[in-house]
Amino acid sequence: MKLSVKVDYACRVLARMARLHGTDALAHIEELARIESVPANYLVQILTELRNGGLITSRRGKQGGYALARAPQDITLYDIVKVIEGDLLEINMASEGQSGRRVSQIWAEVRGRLEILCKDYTLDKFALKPTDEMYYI
Amino acid sequence: MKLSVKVDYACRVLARMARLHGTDALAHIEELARIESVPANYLVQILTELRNGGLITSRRGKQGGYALARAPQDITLYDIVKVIEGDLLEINMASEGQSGRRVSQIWAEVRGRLEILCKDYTLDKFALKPTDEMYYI
DNA sequence: ATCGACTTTGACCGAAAGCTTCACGGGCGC
DNA sequence: GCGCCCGTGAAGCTTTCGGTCAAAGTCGAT
Repeated sequence: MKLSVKVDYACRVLARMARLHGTDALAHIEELARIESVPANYLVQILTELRNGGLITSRRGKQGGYALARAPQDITLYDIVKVIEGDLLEINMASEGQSGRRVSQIWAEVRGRLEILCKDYTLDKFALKPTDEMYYI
Repeated sequence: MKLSVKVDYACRVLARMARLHGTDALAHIEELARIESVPANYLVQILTELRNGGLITSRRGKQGGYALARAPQDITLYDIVKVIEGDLLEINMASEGQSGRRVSQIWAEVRGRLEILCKDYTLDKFALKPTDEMYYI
């Protein structure tokens, strides 16, 4: 159960774009790739998925670029993972074996609680500088 | 971020063994494989890992078999994942790019909360029949 | 002692997923 | 029309995962 690099990239890039929110500046692929250390060619695909997922908007041509589709405080970690990975904690359906159903049920409950947890983390929190003042609630 | 089949198998098998806890019966590989629909040859590896992780004990020879190393209520979902996967929610260290550190920090916090959450699910809960009386807390 | 059942270990392999790169098509502003 | 930047799809490489196989080690029963 490891966090994919793709999600990591997406979070970093969105964090960068969150800082640009409010201004009318657009983010450019090359710039994002350089600042956040993401392979540009890979980033294109990620941005496309984020756009199809409704998290960002794009504009083509000269003076084109990317921007958040809505305010940073309206975009959660849950949204990001949902768009990129499709599912937080994908569970093996089928539920085979004598204990299959019960195990699936428990994991589904864990997923539910994890989703609620992830919805607490909005994108504006990503724009802040790292602190060690963060504790578990 | 999908739950591996391996963890699923481990949970199912441990659930089965939890039901045997208290009796002096031992679980056998072929029996476990059949009842929980896990490939026997694969199950061998999983049981070995669980034993090395201290969750179960084994006894060789005729009338050998496997049993839980401690009471079901002392084995949590967290323990299982830790032994099998090594880490709940493995995070990409390195923290590259301008937002890398901050993103890593947030995910680390999510992991911490997820760990706490998983420690609530003990193995004795796995032995119960599936119910729909379970709600999120 | 020896036989047989079971565990233990390690090597191996095919398939799938993940990460990355390349090449080319398409819209927008000047 | 030209340059710039986004858009799309496909192909390659690497790693992980799920599963198999073979051979050796261990112990209990007889």
